[in-house]
Amino acid sequence: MPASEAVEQQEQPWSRRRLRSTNERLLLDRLRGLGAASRAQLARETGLSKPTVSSALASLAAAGLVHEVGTHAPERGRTAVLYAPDPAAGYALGVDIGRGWLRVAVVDLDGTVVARADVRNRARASAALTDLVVATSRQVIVNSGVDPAEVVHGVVGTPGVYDEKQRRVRYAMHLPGWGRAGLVDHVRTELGVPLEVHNDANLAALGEYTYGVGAGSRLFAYILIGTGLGMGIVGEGRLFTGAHGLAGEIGFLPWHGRQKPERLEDAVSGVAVVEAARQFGMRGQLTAKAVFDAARQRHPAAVRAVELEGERIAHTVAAAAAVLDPDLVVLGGGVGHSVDLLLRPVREHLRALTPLRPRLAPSRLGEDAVLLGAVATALDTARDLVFERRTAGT
Amino acid sequence: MPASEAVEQQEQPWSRRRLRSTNERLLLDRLRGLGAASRAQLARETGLSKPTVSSALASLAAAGLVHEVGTHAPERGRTAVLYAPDPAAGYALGVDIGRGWLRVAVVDLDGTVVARADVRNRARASAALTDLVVATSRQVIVNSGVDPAEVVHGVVGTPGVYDEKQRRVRYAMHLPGWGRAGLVDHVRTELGVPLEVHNDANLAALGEYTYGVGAGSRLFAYILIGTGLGMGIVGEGRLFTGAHGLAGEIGFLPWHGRQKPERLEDAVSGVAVVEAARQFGMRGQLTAKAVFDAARQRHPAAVRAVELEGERIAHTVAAAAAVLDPDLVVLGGGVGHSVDLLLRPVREHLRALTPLRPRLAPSRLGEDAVLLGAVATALDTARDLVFERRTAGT
DNA sequence: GCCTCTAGTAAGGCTCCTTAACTTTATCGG
DNA sequence: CCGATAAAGTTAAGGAGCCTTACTAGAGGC
Repeated sequence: MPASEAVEQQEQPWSRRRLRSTNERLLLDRLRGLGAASRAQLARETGLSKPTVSSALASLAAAGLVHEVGTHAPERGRTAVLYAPDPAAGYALGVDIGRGWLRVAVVDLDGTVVARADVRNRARASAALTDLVVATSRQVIVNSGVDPAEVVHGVVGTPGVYDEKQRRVRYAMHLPGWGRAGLVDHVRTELGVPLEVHNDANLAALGEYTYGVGAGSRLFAYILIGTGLGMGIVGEGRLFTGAHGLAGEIGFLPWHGRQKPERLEDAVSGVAVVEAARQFGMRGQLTAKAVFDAARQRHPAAVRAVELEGERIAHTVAAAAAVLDPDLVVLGGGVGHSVDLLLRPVREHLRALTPLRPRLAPSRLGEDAVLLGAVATALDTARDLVFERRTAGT
Repeated sequence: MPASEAVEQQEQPWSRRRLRSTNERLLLDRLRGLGAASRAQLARETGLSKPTVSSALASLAAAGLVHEVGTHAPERGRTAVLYAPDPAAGYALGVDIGRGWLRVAVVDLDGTVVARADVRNRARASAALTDLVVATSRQVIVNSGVDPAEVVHGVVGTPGVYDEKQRRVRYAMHLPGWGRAGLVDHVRTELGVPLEVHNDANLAALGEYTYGVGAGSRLFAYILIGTGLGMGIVGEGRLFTGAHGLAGEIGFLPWHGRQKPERLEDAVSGVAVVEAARQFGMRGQLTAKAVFDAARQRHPAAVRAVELEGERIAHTVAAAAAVLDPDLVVLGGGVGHSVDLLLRPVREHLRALTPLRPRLAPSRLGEDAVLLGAVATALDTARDLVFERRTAGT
């Protein structure tokens, strides 16, 4: 999925202007990594000369992208003036449209959340849902106290896959009406913010990579177990989306169930846990959460249902491990706080299934993974945008 | 797996020297894509000015990387002098160490094969194998008439995975002795050529991408069915190797066989076809090739064995499709000329297994896929090396 | 023969980087 | 308190590489 058009790289020749720009970018990125640094320090680390660093940093400061942020007294010698990126040079919007909850956050360029809202999603029609998304986002932007024009980019997470050509979300079975064409365009124009749409599992994976347990992994898979089943794959910090953006749609993995071959998604999702528990003899109004709670109390049928769920997930992990060779697999999603119950059975079944055993970990971000992933993705683009427009004038 | 150390990018600052270098590289790459072009044409296409193109091209010519190659008379106006990369500026070596055959080729920078040898691999011990590889490679280089010092890089394809730290090939069960430490180092020093070692399925995938049916694919998987079972994954022209170089080791996919869960590799490899045929009632000295030949003659047991093999491969493809979302899956390997027999059953079973059905195609390169992949990979590095040493002086 | 169109060269200027020397400001040791 | 030392940062000079403009060279068309 291409980013906003504004960032699109036109294949410029390598003129001097581009050289300058590249060096400024180098300094800005280094500064983000370091938090704050003096000009002399930057010169040492980048290999650029001190005068060059001074002048480039002056340009960046004039454009409002960096600012003085304090001083540092070295062992001896003159005190250094420290520079840091200005977090207020732009803002990004993250939205997580889930079946149960709608979550919205505005972050500054440092990635600090300046405003956030979590509201129940009771919308059962497309109009209601888009209205809710627009209203909540507007409200969050207002609450943040940020000039709406400074929110330069947004990312929306949703089940399914966004089809650029048909301008609609596909395969989002659990959000009634959300598959209609033009809905995203409607939200975009209403908010006046450039929007990208990404799969929720993919964003959760990016969130877990940026802020969570996936940090530093060379290649990891995030398995989102909830109303649906999805997997996000992150390699070297970038999302792996496949040829049509369907990579990680492990709901389609072949799975030989007890009776007949069926879709894996039907066997692993939350509904399946309930169904299994009922088959094993549980009675009453059941939800996935109820089954996990019962298992925690050692209710025999619930324990068996959880065990079965673990076996199914192990199958998924084994397939992903053989094909992808990740160094880490993260379990997360609506099963959320129940992941601890699943880890042991998954590990056990995995031992029987395959000699490849990637590290297995529960999500650190829990329910926030998708939102934080959306925010991290939006931030990436927002930083580019803010840097690009630096010359163009406001 | 990192390339040769010489190519390693030290994070240089963006000085003017680097700018010059980048522009020369830009021109050289463009020239490779075009085959031959005039300076005016290059100026138009790259956006660089005519004087810049002229001077950069003069440097490249002085370094022996490009040369005049003819003239072109436009509709009207002065005839243009055409420049093209000099294929003789360096050479690359490709080696395919298979269980049955050892193949070696030397190519020039255009990718044209200047010498090649295919010899039976009867070695059954590590010393014999390394000797064979060294002797054959030397012979091919001699036959090519190329100064050995001009062979700047080589790539070796083998089953298994090369472990940089332990300096040995792992998981190469079908090559006796080949797993010993230091063997590759021995070959490297004997030949005096920098060598990389890659998995054969991975190289076959790259070969099929560069010269075969995978050309232009955004993401495709090459399934190598032979003595073993492997898969190579190529996305956007680059190999996808996973966190430890084990991506595509689909031999480890969980597979519920008729009796018990077993390793998929045992169920899909050539041996398995023979075994299945025997179970279905075939008698005598059987090889995989014999079974396929019999199936072509409509021998019932052989047909059923092929059918079963098709089902197993379909399972593999379905798993890869759900996890990776490729737009193309290529079947190739030792089953080689029998792929046509497998396509139909694979397609049929796939229909039952998953709604995701990537395009399925037989290998175009056949037995040459690994060698050509090795050559293509070596070429990539060789071009870099030749370009890098341009300034350093011979 | 002149015009036009394309390829290529020459000269001058601009941008931006580097080196080197210098200034400023701090600590340290007497 | 004062010079030595060290680090941060500035100023000045020089140079590398690119672009623009203006030119020459060669090949048809009218």
